[in-house]
Amino acid sequence: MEADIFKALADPNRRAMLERLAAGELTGSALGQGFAISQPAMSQHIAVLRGAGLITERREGRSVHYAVNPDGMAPLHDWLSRYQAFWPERLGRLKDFLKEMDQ
Amino acid sequence: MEADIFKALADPNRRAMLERLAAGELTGSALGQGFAISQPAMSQHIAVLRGAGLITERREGRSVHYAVNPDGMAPLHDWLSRYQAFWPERLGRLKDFLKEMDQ
DNA sequence: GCGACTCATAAGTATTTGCTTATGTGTTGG
DNA sequence: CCAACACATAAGCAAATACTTATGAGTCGC
Repeated sequence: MEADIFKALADPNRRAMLERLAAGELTGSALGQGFAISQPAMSQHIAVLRGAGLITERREGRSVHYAVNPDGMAPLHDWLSRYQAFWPERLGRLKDFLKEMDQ
Repeated sequence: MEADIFKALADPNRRAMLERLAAGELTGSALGQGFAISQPAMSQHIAVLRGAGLITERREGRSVHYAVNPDGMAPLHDWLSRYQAFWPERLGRLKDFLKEMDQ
């Protein structure tokens, strides 16, 4: 699962797609606007993002609305937090802050 | 650069290498222990991690000591922060906390 | 100096990945 | 109905990737 996320994010087109979705949900064809790849290629990228749990889909008639999955990046964040100890002081303090909030 | 980081982290062996380095710096041969791949393969993975700025190297005699680069993950963290708005409330508040600290 | 050691590089190969065109499945409007 | 639309799936292909063995380049102990 974690591996799926890293693999999904390794592709620049998929990251760009996520960024567009970050501005709000879009249908497949709307999302495809501005990308110089075919519709099937978009569909395949969407399948990868969905498989990684990064986006959700909502069927509406003959179109599908895609949106960023709020919890999708959580595993990535958790993974990244293991390296906070190496970050500069400023970011290191975040960890303590999180712990406080958990209590 | 950001792309290099995602690509570097897409490989499970490289992530495992980083995790081992997170416990402390290691020489190339020490890092290779426990991996079922050849020495050149390790060396190539190291080159990728170094190219992405995720690790640093320190020559000492005929061995090289590798360590996690403290600032290496910062671009990943910055990228991830763009999606904080989608995270659960608890994490969303982190953004505000960061802004406070910047003042 | 020489052989052993540590790591990097070269070259070749099998697998994976991202793309294409072609086609399938379901939906909508006339 | 049926033609246009929205998206998914199939199949094939070129490029990228991760690995291998062989070898190179520098360092150490004797």
